[in-house]
Amino acid sequence: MKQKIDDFNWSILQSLQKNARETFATIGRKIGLTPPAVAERIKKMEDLGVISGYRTIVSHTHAGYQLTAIITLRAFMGKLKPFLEAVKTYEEVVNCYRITGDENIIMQVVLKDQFHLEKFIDRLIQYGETRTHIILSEVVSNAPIKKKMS
Amino acid sequence: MKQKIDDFNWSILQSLQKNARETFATIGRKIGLTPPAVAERIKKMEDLGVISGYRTIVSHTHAGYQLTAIITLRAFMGKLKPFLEAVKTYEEVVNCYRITGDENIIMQVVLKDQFHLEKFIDRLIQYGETRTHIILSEVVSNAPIKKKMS
DNA sequence: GATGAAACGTTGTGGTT
DNA sequence: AACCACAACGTTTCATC
Repeated sequence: MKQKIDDFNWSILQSLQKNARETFATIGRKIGLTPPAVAERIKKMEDLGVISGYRTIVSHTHAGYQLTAIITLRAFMGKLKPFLEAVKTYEEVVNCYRITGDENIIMQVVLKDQFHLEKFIDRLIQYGETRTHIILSEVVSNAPIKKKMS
Repeated sequence: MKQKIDDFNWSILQSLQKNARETFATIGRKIGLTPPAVAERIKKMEDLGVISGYRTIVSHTHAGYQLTAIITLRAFMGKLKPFLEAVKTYEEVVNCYRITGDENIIMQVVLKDQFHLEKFIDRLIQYGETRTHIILSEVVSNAPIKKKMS
């Protein structure tokens, strides 16, 4: 941890994680600070990198992506670097992580249908062996980070 | 897809996915609509479930969580249902999905350190066999959903 | 951090196509 | 049904303390 987050800032983060569009004024009313004080604290957390962005969650299915999958990749020798460049251009990939273990890469992808999934996997096979898991349901989705007890 | 998203709404979603705090006025200027028109379209997409929320991304490391891990769970017989209840109470779990394949569950967890990870895995072993992958780096993180070509 | 004022954004009404 | 115009209200953003 680069810097301590105080209780006011944790309250602000709690509000903003639940609803990123909450106004400075509303947050200020909840925690007992004036709007400029809230604005300044948020600005500082953005500058420090504590807050790295504000995202809108769009329903995959409403957007026409009927399928969400987790795909792991075990890259062939010399194929990891090329893959890491290519993956940034894949519009289907919403999250991609390098991980420890015999599979190097895990990614979450959104797809129109099974045919789309098949074509997507075909694009991956040049980089390594893949394993695919279809997501059946979201049990926990983007849960807010809590203040850690220490 | 329950309903067609037109080009104006795709532009709005594009803006809001990049920055959920963008104002109706700013979005309107970019796409050539008045603020009330933008507000009404966003309200309707919220009501239809196209937009399911607005989240602030908080840096795990700045929040004191030095470790992020992907853990898969292969639930013991009769232990999946109890786990699905328990997981909602685990503050470490930021995402959890039911998936196809011999592992039933995949989750993303944030942890203070290796000791915290060890204690967390201990809490899981009553429900099934686990496999843990430490996240080394985020290659793609919360990429916006694009209009699908059809 | 607070206050106060000016600039800006939001939200409701009414009217147009 | 979707949009615009306008006005009242709330919010943000400065300055200053």
